[in-house]
Amino acid sequence: MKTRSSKAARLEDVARLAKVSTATVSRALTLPHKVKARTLERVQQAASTLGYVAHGAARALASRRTHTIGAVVPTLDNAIFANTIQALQRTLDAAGYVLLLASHEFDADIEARVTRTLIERGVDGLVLLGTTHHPDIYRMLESHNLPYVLTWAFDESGNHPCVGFDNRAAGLCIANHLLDLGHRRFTMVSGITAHNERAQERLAGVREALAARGIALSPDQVVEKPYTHAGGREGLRAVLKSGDSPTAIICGNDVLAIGAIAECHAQGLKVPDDVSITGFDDMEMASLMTPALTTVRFPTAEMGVYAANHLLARLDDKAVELRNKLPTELIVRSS
Amino acid sequence: MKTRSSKAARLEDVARLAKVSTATVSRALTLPHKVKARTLERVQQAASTLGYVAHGAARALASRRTHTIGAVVPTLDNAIFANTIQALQRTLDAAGYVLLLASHEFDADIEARVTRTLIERGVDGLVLLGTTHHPDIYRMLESHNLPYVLTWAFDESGNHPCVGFDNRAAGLCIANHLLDLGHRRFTMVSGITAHNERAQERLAGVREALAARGIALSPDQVVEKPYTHAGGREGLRAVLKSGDSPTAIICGNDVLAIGAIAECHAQGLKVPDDVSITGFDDMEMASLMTPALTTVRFPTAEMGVYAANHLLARLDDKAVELRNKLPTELIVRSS
DNA sequence: ATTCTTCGTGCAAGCGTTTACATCGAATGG
DNA sequence: CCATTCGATGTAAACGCTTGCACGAAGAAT
Repeated sequence: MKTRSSKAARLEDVARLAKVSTATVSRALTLPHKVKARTLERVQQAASTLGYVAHGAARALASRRTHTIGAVVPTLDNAIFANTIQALQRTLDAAGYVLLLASHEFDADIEARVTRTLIERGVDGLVLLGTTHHPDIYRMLESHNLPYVLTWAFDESGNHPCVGFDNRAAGLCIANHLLDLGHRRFTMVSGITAHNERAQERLAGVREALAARGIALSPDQVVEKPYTHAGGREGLRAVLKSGDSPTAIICGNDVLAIGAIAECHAQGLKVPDDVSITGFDDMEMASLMTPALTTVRFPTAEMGVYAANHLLARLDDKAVELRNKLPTELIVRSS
Repeated sequence: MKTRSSKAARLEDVARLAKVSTATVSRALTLPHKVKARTLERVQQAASTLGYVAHGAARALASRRTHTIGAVVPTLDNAIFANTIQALQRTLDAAGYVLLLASHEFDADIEARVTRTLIERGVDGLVLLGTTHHPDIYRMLESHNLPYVLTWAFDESGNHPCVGFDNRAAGLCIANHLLDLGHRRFTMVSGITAHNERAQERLAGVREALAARGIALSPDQVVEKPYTHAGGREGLRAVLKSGDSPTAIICGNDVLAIGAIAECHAQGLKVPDDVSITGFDDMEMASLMTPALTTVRFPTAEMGVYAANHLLARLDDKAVELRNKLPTELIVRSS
């Protein structure tokens, strides 16, 4: 029941108590098979009675490894990226790595800033979302020789390791589905397309599908809103105000779609009787809604797993394929 | 356009280029007012041309500060704690601190483990959720002399700094509301109460309110499920199977309630005509549902702000109040 | 027995910063 | 004009750990 002198135990304290050198303690704690069983036991005993917790900074400084992977995502506000992050984190955790998370609220400068702080913190690798990024980011990645991987989009240029899917194809797919259902009057409530190739591609895919049937989207048939529930509601109000009454509203993701449906209810519009609404993503909530949401499922969790494994492999100096394009799937429900 | 020799620039490199000592560079970068304007400029110029990024571990080792706050939450799976985390993170960010996040999926051992890794990583302070924690956790906090604060629950014992609200009062409140509406047959779909005083207290509050009107909850009128949508659905099925048909189902949080409502729809039950359903939390989705969810609003964001400010103040050696109990509010909607 | 490995351990040199202390020139006051 | 103070900078000692290298003991091979 000794009243310890307030300071936390260091490696040296453990070494003294276990009657070995600090080197041995260090090895015992990180490479247990490198020390004799008897010594190992003594060290563990000592560490535990002292309540020893390693000093990560010192360890990182000496070993040049932090066992940390950073991820920079647009937002943590809603569930959009939750699956990917969750999968990423689980996979890394299983390999003894920790995930360091940062968000930038769709602001390119903030993204550069937080990416820098992640690098400062010494992440061993980085997961980025999308393909368009501040040049400083690519510059820092290069000068630090940092392994990284892009997700949620497929980099056609082939310059970057990535795991993603075809956003344009997803747009095509949902638009064709609606066309096949007989819809002819469309509006798209897109996410903000600036600096966001995912949003751009989905819109482009939709346009392409419609164009193939001779339908064009005029500027006021595309409204851009932030990826929030509120955005979806505003989007729907904007559509109503514009006068032309589409039979189908293609939303840029499920969050927008959920907001739009809520606003429909508020306005007394029946979905899908008065208007059909679709999303992208197939987040869990999509199937729980009434009406259940028709959407395109993205391989969110798979991307997280793949991104993690990709980085882990590279940190282990194993060969890995540079790019991976995963499939999407149309989920037809009742909206 | 020099092809740098792969290694990242260090303080020394910047110093050489700016023709000053490393000490001056260090000061220029962290305490700009301590150096002459001309020198400062030279240093910044040099740092920028070299693309210098500070080595956080070295910095942390030397300064014994990481400017990092850790938070350990039960889960990141859904939006339950999202508001609190978001608020926490914003407030810390504004003060130049970074949030390090970890989750334990409601497992006490994992919680101890991840808490340890946060401490290893040198967090300057820690945010914990709830009052019941592994003894090792409190032990480590103490031996490292680490500032911390508990959230989402109010520690009546007065032993720990905390910011929370009265979960029992919330339970009382919603139950009384339903009683006033004339309900007499209840079932509670609670979260898992083991090691979770928040869930326990809510249940206790409900029991207390019912008891005051002479109603008791038999064991099969309380079903415990994980805080997931699936849990809510299962909970509702369990209720139906049990035979007694309550007129009101009190769910342990909004996630359970949303799942339960979805299952009602699937089973052809009308909410609230056939059965009333309530939640706790008032997450955003609650107001977007059809029917909109009756629930108790928790001060989620406020807790995050308070927790952050509490820790920041202590790290600044300022005096702070130890505990803070925030109000909850009954939100009556249509479910 | 002698030599060659192998294994377990200790020694000590970093890892890239921060920061107390020393230094030195210039500004201030008497 | 000298003494004093002050502000800007440099010097060098930590910070707590990892790891290459050296060393002795013990087992394997000859």
